[in-house]
Amino acid sequence: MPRPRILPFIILGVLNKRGASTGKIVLDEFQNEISEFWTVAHSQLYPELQKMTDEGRVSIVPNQTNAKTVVYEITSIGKADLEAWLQEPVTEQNSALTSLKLYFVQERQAPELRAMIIADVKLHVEKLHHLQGRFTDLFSEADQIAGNYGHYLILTRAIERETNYVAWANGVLNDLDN
Amino acid sequence: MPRPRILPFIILGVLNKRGASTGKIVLDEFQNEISEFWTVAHSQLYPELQKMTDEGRVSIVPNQTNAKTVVYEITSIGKADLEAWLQEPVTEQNSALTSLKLYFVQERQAPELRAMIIADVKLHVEKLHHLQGRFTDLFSEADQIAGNYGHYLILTRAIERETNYVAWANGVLNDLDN
DNA sequence: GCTTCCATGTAAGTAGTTACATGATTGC
DNA sequence: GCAATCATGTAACTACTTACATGGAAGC
Repeated sequence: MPRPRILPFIILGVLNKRGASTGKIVLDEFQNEISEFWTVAHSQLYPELQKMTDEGRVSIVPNQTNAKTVVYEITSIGKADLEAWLQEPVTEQNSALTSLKLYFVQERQAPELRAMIIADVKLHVEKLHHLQGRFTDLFSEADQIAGNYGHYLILTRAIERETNYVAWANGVLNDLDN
Repeated sequence: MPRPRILPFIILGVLNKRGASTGKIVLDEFQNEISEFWTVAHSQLYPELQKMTDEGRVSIVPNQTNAKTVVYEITSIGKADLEAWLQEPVTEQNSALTSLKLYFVQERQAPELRAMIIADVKLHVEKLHHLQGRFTDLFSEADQIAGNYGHYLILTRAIERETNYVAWANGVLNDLDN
């Protein structure tokens, strides 16, 4: 069983967001806007676009002005695929994708938005509790820190990061209510 | 030119930190302590340990008590490799490895610690400025947010995350001075 | 028209994942 | 001793990276 693919959905998301675009434009969107979460080499992108054309998820737009560039647009099949992907439930396995999915939600009123964030917050709260438990186990005595300072650092960092995330997400949820 | 390998160094780091260990113990360390930053499947770990044995970076400790488990320890060659890896300069390319490297620094007084954090903070500050610039470009007017709410969200999240990281790291640097 | 870029394409190699397999050990 | 578990091993497949290649476009 192959591992779940992500790249095709990101391509679909970009094409859906930007409308018909050349491969180069998609590539730039990767590099400029979502390189925090996802990167791709052009040598992976171009063949993927070809494959997705064969699959009917994108189509090539005839392009007279420039014989070299290829313009792609998302098809109705592709739109359905994208929509289904966005609505897959957030799990521990795929939680890292939430930021990426958020990026493709354009409307503040989108119904899936609240659910995605709530599910994600739940997971991060669980992780936070787990990390806090680890901290208590490992570093409740001051002298336990001395010989494991690096471990102490990354554990405090992880706790800080999760705390900050949860606070941010709760702020967003509050904002959505107004 | 192959891409830089990370797995062998993490294995070396774990063996250096924990002393002679079985493959399973190394695997557990991955899953329990650094799964935030790095994961590995056992099917990748065991062959790697064999390969590193051939390379002389780890050695097999004779084990009479259990014919099944294999105990490995880091060799002097492996220790030198690990030390060199930890001291490689932090760059934009490998900045994500800093947390991982920190984990393997055991002593608060370790000379490389300050330098690693300072270099990393510098990169994160640059990234923060870049993100703030993007925000100004894209969302200085309130109505620009409405139709790109997902993008707005992940950009504010990224800014928040970098701000939080820089604050945390500066706190650590302060702490190191006392 | 010549050169320099640039968008796209291709190939080879490494990394990582899932699934399956094996033989020792442990619990009863 | 038998069953179940567990540490290790192997195989097949996909993802990703680097390097190299090509032919049109654009600048002069």
